[in-house]
Amino acid sequence: MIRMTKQADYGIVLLTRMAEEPERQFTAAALAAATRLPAPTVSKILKGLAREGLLDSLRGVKGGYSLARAGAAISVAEIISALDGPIAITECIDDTPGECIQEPSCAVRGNWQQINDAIRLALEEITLEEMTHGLPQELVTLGSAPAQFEEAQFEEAQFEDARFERARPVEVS
Amino acid sequence: MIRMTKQADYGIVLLTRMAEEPERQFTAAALAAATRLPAPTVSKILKGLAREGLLDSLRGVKGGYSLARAGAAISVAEIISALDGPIAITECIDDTPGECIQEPSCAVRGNWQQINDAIRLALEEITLEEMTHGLPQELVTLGSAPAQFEEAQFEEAQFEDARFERARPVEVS
DNA sequence: TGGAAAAAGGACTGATCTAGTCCTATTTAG
DNA sequence: CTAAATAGGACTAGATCAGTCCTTTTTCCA
Repeated sequence: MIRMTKQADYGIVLLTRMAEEPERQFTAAALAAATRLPAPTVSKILKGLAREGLLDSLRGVKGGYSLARAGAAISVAEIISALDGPIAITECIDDTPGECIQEPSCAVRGNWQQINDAIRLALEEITLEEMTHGLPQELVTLGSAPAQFEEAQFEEAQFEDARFERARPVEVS
Repeated sequence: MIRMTKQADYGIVLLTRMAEEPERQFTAAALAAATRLPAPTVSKILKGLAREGLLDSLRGVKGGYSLARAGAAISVAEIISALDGPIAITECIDDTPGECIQEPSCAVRGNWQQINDAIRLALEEITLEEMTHGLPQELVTLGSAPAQFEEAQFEEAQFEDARFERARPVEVS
């Protein structure tokens, strides 16, 4: 299979959640609660997204993260690249020369480039905004989920939506 | 990055080599020599491709592997699926239910499906035949490569082409 | 009929990479 | 000055993959 790392998977989940309230500033803890992903991991991913310019960050007591751009201007390809490095199905594509002994005479290289471009283009065409348009009616029916809201004092609890209950592992074959 | 395993990478290299002589039957050792990939690994991959129906195999002294279909009828997607399992960028796509706790209410699932389909379609459109059309003029100039043909008694030596000198590692981000 | 050559199948190991945690430093509001 | 937040990086355990090796089965041929 072609596999994507969980970092990228989680990153897309987190950004999708943020894109639902594009103006809002989220703390790492609030996002972890909203998505039910492990807080340290969420923190790590948000750091990475901020470093790559997809998120704006504010330090200090009233700090947090917010989208650096509108959801329509962020592609899935960008998110994956930011967290997992450049989109390159083979190392010889990943412009690290010297890896492949026969690089100058590698006839397959052009083909890999083609395959890689096809995948990259497909991912570039999917925007974060489109990711938020998923089954909105489901959101309503989710109200019937187990009402375990004892952590309701949490600022984030009202946004707790089970849609992100557990981010699924990540493979693309 | 989105990463493909070396198995799939090597598999594509091997099949591309075979597609250049579609009628020929290759032994695992001959293909390993032609592509300069480690023989046991080549053997392992060929077994897998035969098991999945992409190759026909013959046992015995005059045995070997040959393409089960014309190169134009084999897509890159098929090869990857055969060696690495179904093309699924996330586990929840890989129809193994129960993995994702919130599966029935996962709004992101539909989006992953979309992303996955985009990648799968891109890979299905590339045929093995197209892979063989890579830079044929390069083949000629390769004659100037180091003429270390002391293993020329090997049946395969005449086909030894440096194009496959070393299959590059494999990542798709 | 026996030996050699080849595929089939599976067990095993070492290395790599990832997920996840944790600790410390820095920033900033109040 | 303190608390809450991000920034950065070190570290560990687990999973996965690449690669090797061994045994069995099949088949040609002398």
